[in-house]
Amino acid sequence: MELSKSPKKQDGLSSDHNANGRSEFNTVQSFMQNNDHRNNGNQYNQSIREQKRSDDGYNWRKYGQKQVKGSENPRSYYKCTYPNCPTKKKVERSLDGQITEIVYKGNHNHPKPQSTKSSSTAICPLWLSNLTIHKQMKSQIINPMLQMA
DNA sequence: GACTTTTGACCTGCT
DNA sequence: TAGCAGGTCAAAAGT
Ligand SMILES: [Zn+2]
Repeated sequence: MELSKSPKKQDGLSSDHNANGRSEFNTVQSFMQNNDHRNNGNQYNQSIREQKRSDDGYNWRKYGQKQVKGSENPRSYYKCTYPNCPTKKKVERSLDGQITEIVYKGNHNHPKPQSTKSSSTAICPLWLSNLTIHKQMKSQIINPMLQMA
């Protein structure tokens, strides 16, 4: 696809822009930072063990990374490795490795892989995307936002 | 050897 | 219109 490289390079920065008008992504803005992993070892203990790969148990493949203007941290683009899953997600991490922003797009059409541990929380019906933890964020961020709108 | 990550280039939408 | 910024692709490198 890439033949003669034209003088088209423009991957820098110029003015600050707020490109948030489109994209049907579900914004999950830094809700983990507030709770952090060192909360107190509540329910995170078990979750951390599975976070070795990605975050929520699904398999993601990174297909891009960009430095957005509004943020200082680079934004990574992931896509679900499942054959038919159109789910994508954008992850913005700080230098500390902390997620400053997670944005999901689409829904999974398959159960979580790696069911070596019996059943656990196999959200079969409806595939709440990854609303497992987002539920908290939803009531804390989305809800107030909806009310404001 | 297969799969994932990295990274530069390209495409598209918006102002 | 052109330029900018976000999003995606694909080849190469790494695990
Ligand atoms: Zn999926």
